[in-house]
Amino acid sequence: MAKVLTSRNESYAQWYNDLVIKADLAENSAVRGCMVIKPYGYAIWEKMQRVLDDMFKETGHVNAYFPLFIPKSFFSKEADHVDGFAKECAVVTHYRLKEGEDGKGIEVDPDARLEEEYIVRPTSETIIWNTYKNWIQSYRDLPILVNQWANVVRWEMRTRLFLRTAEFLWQEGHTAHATKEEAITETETMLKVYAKFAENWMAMPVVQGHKTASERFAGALETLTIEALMQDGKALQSGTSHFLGQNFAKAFDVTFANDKGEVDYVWASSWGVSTRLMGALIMSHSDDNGLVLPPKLAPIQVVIVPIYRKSEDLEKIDLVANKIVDNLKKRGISVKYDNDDKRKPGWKFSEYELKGVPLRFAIGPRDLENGTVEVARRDTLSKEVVSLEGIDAKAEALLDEIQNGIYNKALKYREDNTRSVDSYEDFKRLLDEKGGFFLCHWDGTAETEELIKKETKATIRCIPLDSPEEEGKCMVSGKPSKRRVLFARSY
RNA sequence: CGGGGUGUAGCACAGUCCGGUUAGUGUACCUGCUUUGGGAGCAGGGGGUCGCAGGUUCGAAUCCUGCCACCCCGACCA
Repeated sequence: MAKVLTSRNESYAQWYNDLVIKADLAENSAVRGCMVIKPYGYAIWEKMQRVLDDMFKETGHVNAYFPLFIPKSFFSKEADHVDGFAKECAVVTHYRLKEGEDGKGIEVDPDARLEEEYIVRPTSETIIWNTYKNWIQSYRDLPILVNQWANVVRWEMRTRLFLRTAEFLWQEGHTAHATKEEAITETETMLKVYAKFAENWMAMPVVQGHKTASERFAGALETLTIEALMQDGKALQSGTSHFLGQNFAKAFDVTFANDKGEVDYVWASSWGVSTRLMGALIMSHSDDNGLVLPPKLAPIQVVIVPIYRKSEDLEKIDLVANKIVDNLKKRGISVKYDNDDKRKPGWKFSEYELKGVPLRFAIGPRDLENGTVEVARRDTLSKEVVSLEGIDAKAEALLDEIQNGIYNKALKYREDNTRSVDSYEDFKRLLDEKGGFFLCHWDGTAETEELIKKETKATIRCIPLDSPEEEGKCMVSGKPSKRRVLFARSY
């Protein structure tokens, strides 16, 4: 087969970029740092959205929509928040254009300067809490469990398709609660939702945990995260859920009367996942032949390719294939019968492999004669000839098998590349040699964390929720530590 | 913002040092015939403000000046 992708060994970054473009997921646009998500890539994102949206609704949330623009003054109301985002904000300063002085082109009308500039939202806490102020008077108005599907803009210096773009799509949940405990429970609940989605749908194992103080969301008291390990040994933060305490309520003066008649500030959480999940999905399973998609998120789960010489042969194959299509659809399997005469079978095989279609059926003259179908699996690249009889049930079983198979493969990779290390020397050496996750003791100080980051580029991805208590010594300072934390280099 | 690099057909690139036929190759595209169980073969064809603006010259993709854009490495990145 003609090689269309740079191999992962040669350059993982180049492989990733090639794959995103060749599989028709996305491409760079005329706008610096902003991508065009192409129909095939968007179809995957839509599947993710649908599943997540259902999960949000099941946990009691409703959708709403808030403005793209945020008055500049809102931003400075929460000190940490403005510090965190100030350096990457796009700002709207004018509201009108006019014809250029020289009669050519068009320019910003200097007379149309806004009195107060608007920030294009990098996240919506401020505009939402300013709004919640008007919604909340009493504990009877709580909780508010709202989610928004939106685009946000963060003017990143260096961007990569899906992983870090100047504009990206996401959902952001913003909840308001009467008690601290309830807000914390919400934060934890949504982290579990993300973890479940990642593992059961994306087939991507994740480590759940707390961020350290220096890695927290700007304005949060606690940030929970799911961290996944990519094939090149780097970590990818795949979703976060924040306990915001009363910070935003205080900043926007959102108070309520509790059931005892006392006035208190409202407790908050916020949580989000973005199109970055597309990057996570790609890097978790794909290979040098292209994308490998988990069946549950694949826009096309089964593709059928006819092999024929004459149009009479194709007509016979059409009959068989259309019957398979009907039967698969009855089982809720999405199927495409590609009898496009303009492309040849070999081309189609490569194309669907590149696009990660989990199952491919090929039907040719031999199969017509024998009542068989050639079934090819994308995950293992194996092929077998099976009886046409019961092919739909077989497909359903195989899709399940692939879903589980790629999860287990990713889990095994993560287990093989997660190391408990006690000496800083070993840590540095193994980080360079192998990468991956490292479970190490840390003294809990920001200074040590910063030192390690400076010397190795590795950061504390999280303090895992399931990390057992264990007496140990910090691998750098030697000071006592009660549990291991998760280190990795990350995207 | 610092360091390095690149702009030539949809895409990938050669040609630039050392100025000179009609600007070339691969791929993609179009037509025809033969093909079709792993990205087919042959033949023919279309497609170019050589990043932009000036300058030098009989003559500029090539030399000079200015500008612009993009990429890589750093800095930045809840």
